[in-house]
Amino acid sequence: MQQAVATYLEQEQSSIDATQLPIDLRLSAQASFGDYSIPVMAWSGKLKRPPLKIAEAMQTILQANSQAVIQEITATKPGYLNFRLNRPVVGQQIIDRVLEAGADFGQQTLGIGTKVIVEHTNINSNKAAHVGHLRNSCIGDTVVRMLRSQGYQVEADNYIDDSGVQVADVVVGFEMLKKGLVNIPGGNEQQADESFDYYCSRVYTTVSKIYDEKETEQGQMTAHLRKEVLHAIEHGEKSASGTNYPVMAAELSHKIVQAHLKTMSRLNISYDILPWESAILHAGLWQHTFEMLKSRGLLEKPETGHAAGCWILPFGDGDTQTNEGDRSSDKILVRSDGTATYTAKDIAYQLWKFGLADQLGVDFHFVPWGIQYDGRKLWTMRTPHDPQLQIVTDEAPTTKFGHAKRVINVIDVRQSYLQQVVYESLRRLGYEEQADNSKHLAYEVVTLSAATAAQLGIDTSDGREYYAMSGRKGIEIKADDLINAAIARMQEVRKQDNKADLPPETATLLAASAIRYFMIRFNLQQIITLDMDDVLRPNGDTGVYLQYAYARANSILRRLQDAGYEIPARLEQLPAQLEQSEWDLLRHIDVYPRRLAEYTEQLAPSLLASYAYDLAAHFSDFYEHTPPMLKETDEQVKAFRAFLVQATTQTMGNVLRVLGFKPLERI
RNA sequence: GUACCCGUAGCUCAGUGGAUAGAGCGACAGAUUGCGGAUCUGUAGGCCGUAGGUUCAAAUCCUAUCGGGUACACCA
Repeated sequence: MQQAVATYLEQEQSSIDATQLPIDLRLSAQASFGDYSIPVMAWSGKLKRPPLKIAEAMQTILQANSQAVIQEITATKPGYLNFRLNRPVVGQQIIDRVLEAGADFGQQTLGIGTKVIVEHTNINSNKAAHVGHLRNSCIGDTVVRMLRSQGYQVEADNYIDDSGVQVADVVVGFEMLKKGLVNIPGGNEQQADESFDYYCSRVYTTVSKIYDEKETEQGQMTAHLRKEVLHAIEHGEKSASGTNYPVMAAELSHKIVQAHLKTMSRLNISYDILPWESAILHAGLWQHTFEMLKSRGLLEKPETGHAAGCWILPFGDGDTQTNEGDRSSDKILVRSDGTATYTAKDIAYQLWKFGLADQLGVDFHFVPWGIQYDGRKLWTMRTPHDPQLQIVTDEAPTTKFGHAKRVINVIDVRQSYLQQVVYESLRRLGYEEQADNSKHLAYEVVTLSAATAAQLGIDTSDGREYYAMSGRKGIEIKADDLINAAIARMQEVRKQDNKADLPPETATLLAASAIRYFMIRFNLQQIITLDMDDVLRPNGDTGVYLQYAYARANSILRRLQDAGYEIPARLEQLPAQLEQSEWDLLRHIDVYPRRLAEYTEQLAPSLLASYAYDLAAHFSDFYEHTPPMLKETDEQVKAFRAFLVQATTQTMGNVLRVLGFKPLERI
């Protein structure tokens, strides 16, 4: 093509440099134009010639040097150069390439040697996960898989915020229960059919409600207790009353984390390591970070004003008048009582991710937490003085975790400002490169549709289109409830068709596919309005549709085999004419590696979901518009289609695995 | 107040400056002598929030404006 451009410029005796003429090769907008097209309208101004004339001249030049893969070249208004490929020749190349690569079709080597940390899930360890957390973990896990497909060495971090206010609230709740100071709606004890995280959710919402009643005696007492608990947790001390709050908080967090991991495993989500906020505190990483920030003169401690007695990071232009009164974009890192805020600890954690904690002389020990459902070993952090280290036999080298080149934090968009504070802190500490390699992958929140909110008993009389969730207020759909509802829905569909129940494992995998797909199909800036009927739908643009298409393709191959048909060892030659649906499917298979690479680069799981849907739709189209292969009498056609279905199952299977589905060969 | 995000079919959403703006759901009408109907085909449905501008070309870029949301907490 570049040669042809040069020939053309010579022919026109133009002094223009060929590099100024963009060769924008793209798929044709319509099949009637061709397979690929290049618009040359942009060349018109530089060459001072009408675009159609340019296209026609290029057509003549290219035709003179045409290659076997190109069947036809045309020029059309207002100035497109169109190429129609020799479909049988190109189709054969595509199929050969896919089947030769097999499970590696789509895999790239670009990322080899680069370590990337993806932090996701990060649910406060004080309550059950809800559907908002699922958006986070589904995006995060898909990004992990996408990056791995490009060869990156990816570490999935599930950071546990076990020393913040939220955990303290539940500890407060248990303490008040023990003293008989509170009644929890639904029962003070954990119910027989209730998991621990659900129980804690009830305790948490009850305590939050009391805490909000600031004027009441109980409200003030709760606030006071919370402060005491928080302080005790941070410093690892028993309280004045003798209760060991740190141990209570740790036990609570561990049990909740187990529950979260179990929930996530139902969606095929696993992790490499659990970094604990408490470990960052107790190993002294925050203290060292704090000292470094102070010694570089980056912190201030105002004597007066709203932040009197706190250590703040100056950030912004001072106080501003807002609708809610005076606000300041300065960030408080250490509260007036000496405890660190979440952001403070997050700065320390971000340093650790890049291996910068080594320079501070802080080290962690890494020991196994357990083997996950998928066989992947999950590791956890321990501080150097942890007595349990003495009984550990399997310890990883300290360089196994952290020490990343790039860090991607999957966190909702409401925390953009705080993420900026973290990255800016790294920059001010002189870690420019690390700041540049820190990426906040921000996504919008999940809200509930009016219909779904009403089903939960929320007052929707104000007529709004959607309602925000709130874990504190208990306005939410819990993750496990959604998964259970999806499993039940898959079985209902079977019943409606008078078919036998699905094996439980199949129903679970279908439900997981439906939910994962729903959670990533929207672009990240879009608020998801979750509607129960919509998310559980088994047809149309859904994860179930993808699984169904994949199962059906596999079914065809099974039926061919059962009928005694042996697919030839080699695909000799394709039929002279391909059906449009066959060609569309082939072309879509062909672009998979490029699309996967592109979407990974953009960190855009929604685009990969869309690709997978289109692939399934093209297969369905092919399936519906070609006669059954079982009865095909033309051996050449039969062999080609058998190969085409094989290439489809291979590509579908590959993309479904990147999406975190377990592909179902039959449903 | 300042900053960021969203606004496209009745609903939920795609759309990377390029040819006639697409898909799913819903509505209506069809397809199973035939490999899995959780499928497919067709019909109806659009001043791409509004107004300017840049460009050969704008849903896409710029400016203004309207509507909705979020952040600027000693919560995270």
